[in-house]
Amino acid sequence: MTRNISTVGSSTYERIKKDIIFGNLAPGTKLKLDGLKNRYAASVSTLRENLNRLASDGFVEAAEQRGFFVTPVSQEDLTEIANLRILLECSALETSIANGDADWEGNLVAAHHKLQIIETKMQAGDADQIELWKRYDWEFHQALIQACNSHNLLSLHAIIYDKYLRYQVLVLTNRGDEAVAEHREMFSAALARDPKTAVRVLEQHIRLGLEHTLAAMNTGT
Amino acid sequence: MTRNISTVGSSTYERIKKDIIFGNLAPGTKLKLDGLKNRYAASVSTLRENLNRLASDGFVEAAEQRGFFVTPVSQEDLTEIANLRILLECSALETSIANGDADWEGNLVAAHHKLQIIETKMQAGDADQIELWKRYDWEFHQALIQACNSHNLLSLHAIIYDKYLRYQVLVLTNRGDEAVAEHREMFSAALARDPKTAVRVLEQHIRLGLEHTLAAMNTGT
DNA sequence: ATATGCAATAATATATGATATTTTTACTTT
DNA sequence: AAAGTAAAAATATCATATATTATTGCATAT
Repeated sequence: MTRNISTVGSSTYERIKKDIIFGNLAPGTKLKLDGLKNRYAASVSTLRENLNRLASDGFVEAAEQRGFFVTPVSQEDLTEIANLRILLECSALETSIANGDADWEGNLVAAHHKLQIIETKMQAGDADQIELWKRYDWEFHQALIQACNSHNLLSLHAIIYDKYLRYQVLVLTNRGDEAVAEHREMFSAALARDPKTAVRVLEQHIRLGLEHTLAAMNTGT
Repeated sequence: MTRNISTVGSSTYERIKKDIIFGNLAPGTKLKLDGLKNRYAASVSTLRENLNRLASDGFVEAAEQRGFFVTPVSQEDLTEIANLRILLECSALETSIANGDADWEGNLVAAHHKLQIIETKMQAGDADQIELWKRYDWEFHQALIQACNSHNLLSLHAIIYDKYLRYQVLVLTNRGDEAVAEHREMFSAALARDPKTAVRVLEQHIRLGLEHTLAAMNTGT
């Protein structure tokens, strides 16, 4: 929600959140204050403040009188998250295509270009770029909907995207070529101001990703 | 998100939130820790925890190094909130009507009945029941979408509903008869398992409410 | 062995006071 | 009226203290 780069507390927030999304703090883990104190070099008060924020966002669960836990994962939860992402992102995409100006287009072209570069590398077998790929994927999807004219919608979407991302990281398998093609289709449709196609492809993009991840969760556990 | 009735801290959270929604803490107000300490009889640590949660929810704004403020209001923000409510609530309503079982129906009948009672009283001029009316309105709208099978969607909706409610309270004028009729229509359509009608009426219900509130904001300021 | 109950331990929730840093306010000078 | 500066207020962060609540381990009874 707020972009705080400076303050100590907010950087702790970002670090814990990142550790949850990228699985360094596994789902269900008990978050003992004492342990976190060492790990993040922050005081209990600061930690509790940030854990409360994360609890509001849904990355952490605050149990009555028993402290904090990393929010567990489940196939049902993932399905809910994916459906919410479809709902929010498709709606935003439609509006964004209708309203986007030259700035929006320029930003989108740049974002897609960067994503394409990294995707080409990964298709060539360069697998250790995942971290960077995730970032460019995010920037591309964000660029698409940036002109939707709703701060509220954008910030809800950002959180849902991150929750979805956690599941992707969890199973650590990518769909590869298919997804690359979908990105290109969305990109073209957006520039061509064809909301119908763009939204259709986006919905499929997420739905296929969901199925892919659900399948991977089944074999995994 | 979490339903904590017991703990001291969580009750503080609820109280501050309520004060913001019902205008006892006006939009834009600086929330000085020292002042809040007296008002809510809680320590700084506890207060900061809850202000952080409220900031995540969007009821409070956390300014870099300058403390907390009640989130300001604006016509643009209200429009965004209303559109989001339409998006979330209509989607949930459709699914809920498709999935609702006997429990869902029973609960819905009860909620509508209670709402009707209070609405009849208010139409007869009993204006000081507003607080109760708001509660029953919430319970009715919640009952409608309860069977949507998505905890994530329900909790997002709850927050958006509250943000919308703040604007309604802000202008303190109700649409009266019109809204009563819309409630009845939604209720019948839901029981008749007619999602199309239900969704259409709900969207109009919110859209008319938005226009009503926007108009009132114009004359007010 | 399994279950029950209780004491010991650990962890949380909350409060208080202390410090460094940053904002805001008030005052002085130009 | 504008600009600059000193004083006061407020925030962010931490360390520490206490009461309450959970958890664990062990002894006793079934």
